[in-house]
Amino acid sequence: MMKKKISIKDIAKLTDTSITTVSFVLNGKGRISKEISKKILDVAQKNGYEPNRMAVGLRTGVSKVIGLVVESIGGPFFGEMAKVIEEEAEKSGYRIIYCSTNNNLQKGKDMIRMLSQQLVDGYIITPMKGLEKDIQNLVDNEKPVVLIDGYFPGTSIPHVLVDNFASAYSAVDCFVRSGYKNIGMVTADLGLIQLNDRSLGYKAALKDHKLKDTTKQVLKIPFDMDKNEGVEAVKAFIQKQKQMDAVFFTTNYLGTMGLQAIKDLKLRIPEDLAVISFDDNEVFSLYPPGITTIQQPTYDIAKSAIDILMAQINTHRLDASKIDLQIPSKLIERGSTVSRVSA
Amino acid sequence: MMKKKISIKDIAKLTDTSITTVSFVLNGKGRISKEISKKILDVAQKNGYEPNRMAVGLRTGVSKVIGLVVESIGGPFFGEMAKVIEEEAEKSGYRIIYCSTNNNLQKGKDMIRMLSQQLVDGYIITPMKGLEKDIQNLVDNEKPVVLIDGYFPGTSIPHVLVDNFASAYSAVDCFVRSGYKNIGMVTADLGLIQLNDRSLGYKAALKDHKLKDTTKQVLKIPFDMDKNEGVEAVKAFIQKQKQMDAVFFTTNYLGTMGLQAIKDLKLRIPEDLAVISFDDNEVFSLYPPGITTIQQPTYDIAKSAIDILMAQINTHRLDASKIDLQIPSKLIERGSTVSRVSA
DNA sequence: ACAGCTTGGTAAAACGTTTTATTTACTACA
DNA sequence: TGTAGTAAATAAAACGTTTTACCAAGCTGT
Repeated sequence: MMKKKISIKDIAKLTDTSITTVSFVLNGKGRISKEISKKILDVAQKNGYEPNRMAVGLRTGVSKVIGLVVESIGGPFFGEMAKVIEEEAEKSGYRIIYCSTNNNLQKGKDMIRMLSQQLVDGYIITPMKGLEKDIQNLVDNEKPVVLIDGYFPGTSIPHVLVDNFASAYSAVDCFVRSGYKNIGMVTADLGLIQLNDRSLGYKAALKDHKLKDTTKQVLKIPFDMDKNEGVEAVKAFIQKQKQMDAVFFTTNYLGTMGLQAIKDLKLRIPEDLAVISFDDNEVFSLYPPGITTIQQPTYDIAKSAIDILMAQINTHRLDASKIDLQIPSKLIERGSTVSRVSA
Repeated sequence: MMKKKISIKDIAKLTDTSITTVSFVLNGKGRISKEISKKILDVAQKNGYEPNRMAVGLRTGVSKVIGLVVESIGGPFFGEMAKVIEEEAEKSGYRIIYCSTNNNLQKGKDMIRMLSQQLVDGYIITPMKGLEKDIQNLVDNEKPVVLIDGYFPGTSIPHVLVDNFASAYSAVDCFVRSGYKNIGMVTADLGLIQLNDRSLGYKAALKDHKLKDTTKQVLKIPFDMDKNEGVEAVKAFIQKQKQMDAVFFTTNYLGTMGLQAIKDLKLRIPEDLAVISFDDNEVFSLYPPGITTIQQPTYDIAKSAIDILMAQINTHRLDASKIDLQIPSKLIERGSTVSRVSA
């Protein structure tokens, strides 16, 4: 049954030509007469010839595969991202090999090492603390790399992500516009620059609006806390902050935890507590009365990332080190932030 | 900068040995003395030697990559699946190359063709109508294949999926147990065997419980309908079925559409309409009063799939054609199906 | 002392391509 | 007629590995 794959050599034999000739015809390279070309093309077609990617890869050093290293492919944000990246890459004949790190540093290092065994032509990586060296090493070795969803301050590795600072700022703006004045924040302690930028945006906005100092109104969930513990922590936080009338969750994950906490406490949204969460998703659009969210431009981020990567791959020696793309987000206003005054 | 990757040949030169010797040592194959082994290992280690996967692949015909073809990596079900598969595969030193078809037949065919260019050692595929030939072709060529989330009736390709019939049956059971008697169903028209099996389970349960014929109480959403149209269709359906007191959504996607529809119609769950949806997710656990769902054993499905695939890969000529694994689901009871009598 | 076995090591072929350099056979031109 | 020049085709090397087959040398036992 197993009909052996046909090779370029077989085609040469079948058409009474040489390997070189076949290769030239198939790649449209050398100067081969119409008739021979046609004969070869026909035979190749008829026998369903497909080049052996391994051989091509070995010879040319090009694998036509790009590595995608994300925190976890599960989850709406990265899933959507992966989808777009795959679609766009495919248009250029590239396939995606995907690895998740689950926020495990060692796993991240391993992944990068494995991928660099000459089997990918470029990388799209969501950076995590501790991976700076490994990634910089890639860049130094002239491997095309683009970071998404984060970056390493101080280094110059091209990256594309949402404008976290402005996004958080706009969340506070939205609260203020609707009459909320005691705005708390729940964030996570992952050492991620993007969360830090969100915190800065939040604080800057508070300051600009001359709202009172809120160092007490910030909750940092430790990175190793599980979902249930997190919910409890948020509940405790909300109960302690008596005067707080609005809360900003800096993450998808924290947002749903927050919803659970608020539900458990039987508080009304937004009467008792207004809510905004980062990362839009189905839960937030559906959950009554609708949760206002900061919607990341996933499509744009993914598209830009792959475009930048392809540019690096195609034009050898392109200096992409200055690329710092921070794309604006979209605030989706829903019931969780309706105006306090009219209510 | 770009320090050329070190090869086996370089190591041979550095240690004054032969290529063969180095290869033997690195793979623990031949019989080489302790001292020479140590010397080679040291040099390899020090220079960060990594084998060139392309060369290995070309020589051995083994890529250590498996292809995962799913409908869309976005979405909670496949995302979770992909995660588990990747983790498990990694334990055996395999990487995942991932492709989504977006329910596009041609894309599916292309993907399979591309992957079969000698670059994957095995396939995990979510089947779709029209792909039978291509997949059977893979099997005939002795490529290891496992189907997940569906199967092709009549063919013998190993597959692992949730027990759709029993799951749907148990949903109806749950409704009946809580006193609901007029049970409708919303499903989709994708030509997928799994949806068909769910319909059959639903119908069988109705029959066994001697509930009245419900051919009128089934809504089939056409496959090309977008979300908004779908919501409208469900709304119309609910309004037409005056006497319906419970509805079963055969899909995650349909379930959230249904929730939106019910919300738009300002109906109460479960007082006006009890609800069960296939595929558990965050929306359902959070949405008041909690939606009862059929939770797929994603971990077990993914684990079994990869195990079966590895077994095929490792023991050449294993007959897996008889494998038909249908794993029970778990019914997660929540507020949307509380007992009518006590309410 | 010689056949046979073991132990440690290597040469060389092969995997399927791409590509450089070369050959062969014309054509054109002076 | 001889000299370029060009068009069409090819031989052969190279990419980095695995593996088969072989070799040399040191033992064993008779």
